[in-house]
Amino acid sequence: MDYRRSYIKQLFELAPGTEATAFGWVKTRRDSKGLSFVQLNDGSTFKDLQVIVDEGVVDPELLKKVTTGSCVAFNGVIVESPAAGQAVELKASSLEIFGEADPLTYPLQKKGATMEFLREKAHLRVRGNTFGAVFRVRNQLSQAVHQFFDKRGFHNIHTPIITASDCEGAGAMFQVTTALEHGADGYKLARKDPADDFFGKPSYLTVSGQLDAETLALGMTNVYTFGPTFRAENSSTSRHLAEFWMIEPEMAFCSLEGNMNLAEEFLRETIQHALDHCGPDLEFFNQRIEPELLKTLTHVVESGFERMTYTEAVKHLEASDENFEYPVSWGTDLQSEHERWLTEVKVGRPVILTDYPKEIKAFYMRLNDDGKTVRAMDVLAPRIGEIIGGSQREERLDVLERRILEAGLPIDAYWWYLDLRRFGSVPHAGFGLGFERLMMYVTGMKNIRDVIPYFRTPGNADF
RNA sequence: UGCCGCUUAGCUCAGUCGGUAGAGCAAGUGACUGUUAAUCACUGGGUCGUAGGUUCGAGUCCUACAGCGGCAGCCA
Repeated sequence: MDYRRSYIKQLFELAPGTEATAFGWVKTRRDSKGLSFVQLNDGSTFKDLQVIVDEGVVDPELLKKVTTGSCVAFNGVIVESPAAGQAVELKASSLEIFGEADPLTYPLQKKGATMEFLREKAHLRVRGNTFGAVFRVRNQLSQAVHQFFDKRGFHNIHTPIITASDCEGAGAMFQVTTALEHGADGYKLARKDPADDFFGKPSYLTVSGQLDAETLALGMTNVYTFGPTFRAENSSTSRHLAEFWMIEPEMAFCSLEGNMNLAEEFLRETIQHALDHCGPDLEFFNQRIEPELLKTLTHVVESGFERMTYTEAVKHLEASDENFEYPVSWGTDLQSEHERWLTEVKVGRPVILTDYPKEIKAFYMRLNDDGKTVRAMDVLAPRIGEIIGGSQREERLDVLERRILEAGLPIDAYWWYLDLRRFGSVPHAGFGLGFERLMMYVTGMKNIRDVIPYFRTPGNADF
């Protein structure tokens, strides 16, 4: 056995009459008088290979072991299919069983299961239509991300996953420590002083690579990170994970306008890549998961994003007849219901909001001349809400120092971040994009736990 | 973390007024010369989430806990 053999995807391309061997996992077997039909899939493509087993070709006792979930190989000949449903099929001449799957105990059945049930069987759900398609799209989108940035001369950089700077300010963090010992009677403090801990001070899993990415951008011009990110928020919603993958470009010599252009190009180009490379998978999502999917994806690729300032958005919201649960007024943060209304009702496509009040945004965002707003942007998309958050960064040392102090943050901890403004500072900008949010948008999947192989949420770290 | 909902067969769910449980699908067996979420017939399958409480009697009413889900906040 060797990895160099044909995938089922390739068998579909073979001319009728060609001898071939198909390896894969059985979706179903249907018996009829005189012949059996086996649906075989190896994850290489959405479509199953239909294998025809004429009566008497293989030992009936062996054929009985070809059940849903079993792993087998069929040797045979590719033939044109006499029935509708597939152009070609494999006419079997021999069968090898690699691993049986007892139908009495195999947890998955050939007919539909709920997403909630499949989450409990996350180690096996990839064998079904939905999750095979999800992870093929995930792969293609991941490739598209790197291609997108590579084409534009961005350098892929790897920022640390463990960080000792507790100054990132983007939500609750997971502490990394060797100061605790875990025994039968629970946790025990082995070292009391943080100075005695592994890194000599408190350390955490990263909540963002942005600050590190900024240091790389101020020297390599255009860079991006694409890696795991951790938030210890106790948030249990369909769009939050404790561990997720984030894409963070950072660009020197760049304003908020350039940042918006990149964000828009990014979404359009990666979605186009999925449309080009995941046709059958997206077709499936369109049929079974989200009926408007292909329409909206095509629409996004073809039309520009709407851009409006926070101030304009508040005016639109105040002028609408909608009965919002939370009132809107200038200076308050927009609620989910407001963001949804803007992108779904008011605009009907993705919208980029800019220039938020400084009080509701992070300290590092560049202060506008009005002294009240900052050069922030949020990209909102129908169905999923906020998909990108970014800003032009404050490059002026005195302004940045003032904003750190105003925010009540420990200015000493930012010595290296402030050094960027002391030595060779330049206007720069960047954004963060949750990869799983993009996945939700492209696949139409309703829950973020279903677009990552193994999800991490409060109370759940199985598999 | 707050609010709401759910928990009954392998899965998805019914279960009336409180009187010891039912369907579809799945699975097993058989039938059918081309099925494609195959079809048809038959068969087996249950400590009703856990622990208390009310009651002659609890799947059903009450309390607590657990798990899951939805929404909100936080954000990506």
